[in-house]
Amino acid sequence: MTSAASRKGGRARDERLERDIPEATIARLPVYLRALTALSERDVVTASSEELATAAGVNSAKLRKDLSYLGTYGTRGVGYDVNYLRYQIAREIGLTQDWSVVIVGIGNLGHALANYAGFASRGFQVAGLVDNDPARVGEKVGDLTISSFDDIDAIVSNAAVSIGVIATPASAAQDVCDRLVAAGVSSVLNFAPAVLTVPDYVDVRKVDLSIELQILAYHEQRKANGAAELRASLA
Amino acid sequence: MTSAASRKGGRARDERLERDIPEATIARLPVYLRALTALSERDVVTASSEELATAAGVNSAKLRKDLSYLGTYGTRGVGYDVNYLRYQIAREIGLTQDWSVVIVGIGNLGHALANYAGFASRGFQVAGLVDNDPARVGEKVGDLTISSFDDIDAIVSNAAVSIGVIATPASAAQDVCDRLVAAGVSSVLNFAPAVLTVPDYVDVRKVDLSIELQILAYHEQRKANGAAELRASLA
DNA sequence: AAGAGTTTGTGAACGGGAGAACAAAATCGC
DNA sequence: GCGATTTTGTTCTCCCGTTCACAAACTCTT
Ligand SMILES: NC(=O)c1ccc[n+]([C@@H]2O[C@H](COP(=O)([O-])OP(=O)(O)OC[C@H]3O[C@@H](n4cnc5c(N)ncnc54)[C@H](O)[C@@H]3O)[C@@H](O)[C@H]2O)c1
Ligand SMILES: NC(=O)c1ccc[n+]([C@@H]2O[C@H](COP(=O)([O-])OP(=O)(O)OC[C@H]3O[C@@H](n4cnc5c(N)ncnc54)[C@H](O)[C@@H]3O)[C@@H](O)[C@H]2O)c1
Repeated sequence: MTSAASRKGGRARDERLERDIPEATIARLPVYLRALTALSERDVVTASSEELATAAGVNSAKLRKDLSYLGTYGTRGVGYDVNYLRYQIAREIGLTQDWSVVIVGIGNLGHALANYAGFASRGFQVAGLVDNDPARVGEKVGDLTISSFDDIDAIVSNAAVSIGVIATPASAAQDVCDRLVAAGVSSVLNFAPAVLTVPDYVDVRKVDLSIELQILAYHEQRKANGAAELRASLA
Repeated sequence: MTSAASRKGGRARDERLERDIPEATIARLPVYLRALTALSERDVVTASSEELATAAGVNSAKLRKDLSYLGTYGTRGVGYDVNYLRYQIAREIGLTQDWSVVIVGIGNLGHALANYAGFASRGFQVAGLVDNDPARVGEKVGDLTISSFDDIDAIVSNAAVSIGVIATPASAAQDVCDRLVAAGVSSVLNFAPAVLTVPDYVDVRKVDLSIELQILAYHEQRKANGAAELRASLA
């Protein structure tokens, strides 16, 4: 990205906007944001990288390096101004604007998501709930009413939805995803245990409960084996 | 781990058991397993690394390397025997045995989890549902009845629970986690947006919806900026 | 039995991220 | 104003994971 610099009269940019930030850093920024919000609510004005890092559960060197990608928002010998840094991270992530979200598949999980207060509080507005089961259409969930899957295009364009959440069975996930993309959604959060294929410009993230459990199971098994071997070697 | 080899009479181990498998590989094994299960259900007997990789949404070289950590289960010129490989991966992850799970916090999300069929079908048995709200205790969810939080020790020891799932508000998460660990749980899956501190031997994994959304928002913003810059440069 | 064709398993090169360590920059005490 | 102290921003090194590329190993055909 050199467009700003290449534009006529573009002055040297000491701001670090649109420097490409490592994926790993981006994934941690929300954690920092949460820690900062917690500090702010306790009326803490300033925090050192050490304190922040502890609150976020990371190494302080890593935190400082992460923040350095955004700009130099700290003060040496002092630390970071909590509210200022919080704003800067929020701006970087794109949380100074609201994002509209549509949830597809209002079953067990979809209901929980639809009722989840943590969406709105972080700037994500649920603009629509969609299900293809005619028996479900019309049901009220919180403030919203479940719409037919056919209304998806209207919902996406009316509310400028850019993020779609898939909470349907795995068998329907790819179809649903295709429809979402066709409707104009360019980011997808997938709860179904399925591999989604999308065009390049679409981002997909998945949340997969059973993968997480299986990873834990692997480590449990190792611990159990280790303990068994230890007992055997002591015998 | 050299205990087996160092044990008296331990013969040379051509099996690759307890070779330490990279974390990144472990996280993908469940995906391969799912792909293999799908193939098996379609009565596919053999699959090449290329086919498997496509089904799992990864690069075939990566898949082969991942599988090579487990052993040499493929046949050159042919591919992998679907059922055989499936069994080997399941064994490696620890899915040849069942795992007992306790869910803490049966609110919106906890209900969805408790009703989730995907647990049992993958060898994870819900051994108990726990909530500290007296009004909730006694309520039936599926086959199970919600127990008081005080029963946690009994549940964990009776059912040999090793995995705890936290679905309480963030403010309660650390307390709940401490209680779980004290009761004997050594793996935790945390849905609450909170950083958990645990002893070394305890594994924690987190599922954080709002982090996922914020990561998507960041990329959405970048796409939007990119498009805006493109328009500006064309003007 | 040998050659052509496939596909695995892995060595090697590469890239990105983690952490240690330190110079630079700010504050504070006097 | 200046030295002591604190804490950031960044450089450097190391490690892990990804990908390429190819020899080895297997099947199939003739
Ligand atoms: N329930 C959980 O706790 C949980 C946990 C992890 C993952 N998941 C996954 O989330 C997904 C949903 O789980 P659930 O328990 O809510 O299932 P569910 O069966 O209760 O709900 C699925 C909903 O999707 C709707 N649906 C089906 N096909 C559709 C389509 N083509 N278009 C629109 N809507 C459609 C159904 O009508 C239903 O309402 C599944 O893929 C599941 O594996 C669920
Ligand atoms: N609902 C969602 O879709 C969703 C999505 C992502 C994350 N989360 C997170 O999951 C957690 C639960 O969300 P929810 O919507 O189900 O909330 P909820 O308020 O509906 O449920 C929380 C439950 O935990 C119980 N609880 C509170 N303190 C407890 C304690 N000390 N011991 C045992 N039980 C306790 C409450 O009685 C309640 O039943 C929250 O941290 C939330 O941020 C929820």
